[in-house]
Amino acid sequence: MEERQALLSFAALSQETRLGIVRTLVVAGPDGMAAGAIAEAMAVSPSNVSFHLKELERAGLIAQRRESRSIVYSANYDALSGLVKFLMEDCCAGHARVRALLEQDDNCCSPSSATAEGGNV
Amino acid sequence: MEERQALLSFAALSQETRLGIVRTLVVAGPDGMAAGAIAEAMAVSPSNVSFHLKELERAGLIAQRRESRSIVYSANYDALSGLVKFLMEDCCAGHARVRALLEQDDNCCSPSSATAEGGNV
DNA sequence: TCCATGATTCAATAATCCTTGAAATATTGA
DNA sequence: TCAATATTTCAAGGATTATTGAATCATGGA
Repeated sequence: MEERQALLSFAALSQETRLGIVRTLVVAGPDGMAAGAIAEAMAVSPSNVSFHLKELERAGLIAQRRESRSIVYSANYDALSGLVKFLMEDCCAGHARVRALLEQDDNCCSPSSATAEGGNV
Repeated sequence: MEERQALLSFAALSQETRLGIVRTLVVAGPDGMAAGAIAEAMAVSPSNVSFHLKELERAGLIAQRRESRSIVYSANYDALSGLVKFLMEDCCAGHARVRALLEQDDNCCSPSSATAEGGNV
């Protein structure tokens, strides 16, 4: 993921309503949700949800498709995992310190490389 | 990490200069860098860097300490890994789809749980 | 104490973002 | 074609954020 894309994504996720939309769409799965349903779930006006959806799409975090009268939005899982990766690798420089802290209670990775590079905090 | 903290962190990282500062401080390590050195590295004015440093501190992403005449800033590795974790677990609902995509080229985790929960994309 | 250094705070301006409600667009069914 | 539904676009406002330069504060050395 390029920096420009990451900046847009961070900006998109820094707004309460938009973060809520992303969460809702991630849970909704690839089938997605119609704009109206999202507006209802978030308790915001149609025009307001439309504004935020456009912002999220501009950042590439969601995708839209028309389905009859509705416009259905769904999470872009590639973009989301790309952002996680950017945060870990580019932004945090794949830093041993961050990795180690992540592995502490994540216990998803082999613990061997955890404190190898620099445990001097 | 709480949502409020995550929102502040995303907002902090959504600005080019601030993202650059975080990157620089992560690379600099726990010893950190003086405000003036950061300003020089980022090529921005002292007052401007001060503004952005305060913003990053408000988000909890960096810490400051006085060292003689200088004020030295350093990355908060706990906060950074907390944000990565928030993005993966809270925001992306620890979703199988995101995990799977991360593991594809990360090959850091055991591949067993990758497509277990929902491989219907 | 006085001066130089390193940094922050302040005020003003410009730019961006969020919200609202009204108007416009696209789709479907009668 | 007409009306209803689903959504977007637009314009206006208020709020927040970014930048700049001048003024202020804190520290250390002469």
